[in-house]
Amino acid sequence: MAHNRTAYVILGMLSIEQNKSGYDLRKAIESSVGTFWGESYGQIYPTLKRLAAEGLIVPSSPASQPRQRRQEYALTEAGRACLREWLALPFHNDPPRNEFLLKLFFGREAAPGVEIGHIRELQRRNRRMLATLTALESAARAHPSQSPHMPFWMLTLGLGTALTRAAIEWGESALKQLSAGETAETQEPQPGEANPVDSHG
Amino acid sequence: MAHNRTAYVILGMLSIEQNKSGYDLRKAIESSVGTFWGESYGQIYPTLKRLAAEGLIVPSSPASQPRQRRQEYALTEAGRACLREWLALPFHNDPPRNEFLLKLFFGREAAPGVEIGHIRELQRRNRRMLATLTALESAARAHPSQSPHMPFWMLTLGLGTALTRAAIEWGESALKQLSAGETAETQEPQPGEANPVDSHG
DNA sequence: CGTGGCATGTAAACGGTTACATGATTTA
DNA sequence: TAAATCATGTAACCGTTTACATGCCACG
Repeated sequence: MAHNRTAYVILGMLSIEQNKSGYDLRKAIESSVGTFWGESYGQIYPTLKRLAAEGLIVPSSPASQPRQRRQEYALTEAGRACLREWLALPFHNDPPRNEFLLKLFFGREAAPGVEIGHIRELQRRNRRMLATLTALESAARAHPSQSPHMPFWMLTLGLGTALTRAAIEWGESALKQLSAGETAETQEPQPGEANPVDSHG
Repeated sequence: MAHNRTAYVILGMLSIEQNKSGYDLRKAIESSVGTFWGESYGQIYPTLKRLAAEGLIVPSSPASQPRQRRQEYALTEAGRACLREWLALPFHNDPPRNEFLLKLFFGREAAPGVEIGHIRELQRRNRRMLATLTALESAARAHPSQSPHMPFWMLTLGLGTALTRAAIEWGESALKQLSAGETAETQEPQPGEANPVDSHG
């Protein structure tokens, strides 16, 4: 009765829209929760089998006779109950692993310019992320479906944009600090005092 | 020549302070990069052996004769070079997996109050995190060592606090929205229009 | 008819955590 | 001398990714 989290993404996705194949599910996951959750086929297909064996989902419609052509699944009541149960359980953050921050932490050991490069790269990724998120947000606002899912979806988008914006702001200030520090270091040993954090115009 | 990331945390930690045992390393990791990186003994001890076999670190001092008593290690020049190389490589964010957001995304299926509970729990964790980070920050400012590591360490702290603060702000507004939505839902079907996002005091 | 994309699946490897076993040292 | 904790290590397991194999189908 213990399930890995892949099982719950699948149940959740099927709770939103029935009759999806493994292929569909992967696409759906990627395009909806893709910014904060990922799944691979190697995880999805075996899990589908298991969920079906346990009766939490059932094979539905086009299991067309030829040896192999898209098998769709639908959520059963047992599956829905299982999903609800899991939703009510306290969430669990998996052990933190931020390679960017790790490299920044050891920045003293890096060649000059390396960390600045990393931060610039982070800025690029975050700006792309922000573009993605705001695109989703405005798309949602554009044709305002009255889907009961919307409030929750907008909240997830909201946290995403808030975090990304905060990271970008930090990046700007960090770049200023590091550039200042680097030129100062190569020019003069040290003045009596330094307080580089106050102009972020 | 391929290393897992555990190897680099170890090299990094030894680049900051030599002569650490596996036990020391774990404590050091926990108390310095612990908020964004974790390691377990099961990963540390085998990696130490491997790094020593490859000459990136060397056993140093107290390998006292009795069968087993703390074995310390020190970084070699080869080890330092290896660390530098890795630092210069582009960082790689591992696949996103945020269980909180996943549960929030499927919130429509959850019993009433469940998501509010999750957000409150998130707020608790984030406030604790913020306390930890600001404590570290003020401790650093208190006795301002001129360690060349400090600028980088402060930057990592800065991103942590920025992200945490942003998350907390989001949480406050999210709680208001959800509470409003929930009471509205149980009282009247729907008014002509709703624009719940503009007062976040 | 051939190519490219749709679709399903599996085997192997990997990185990592957990739980456990063991003993040495400190302290009360 | 008993309890706590310092310290090292290993075996088993787990979830996940990667790479690969396969075959169907639509389109040019």
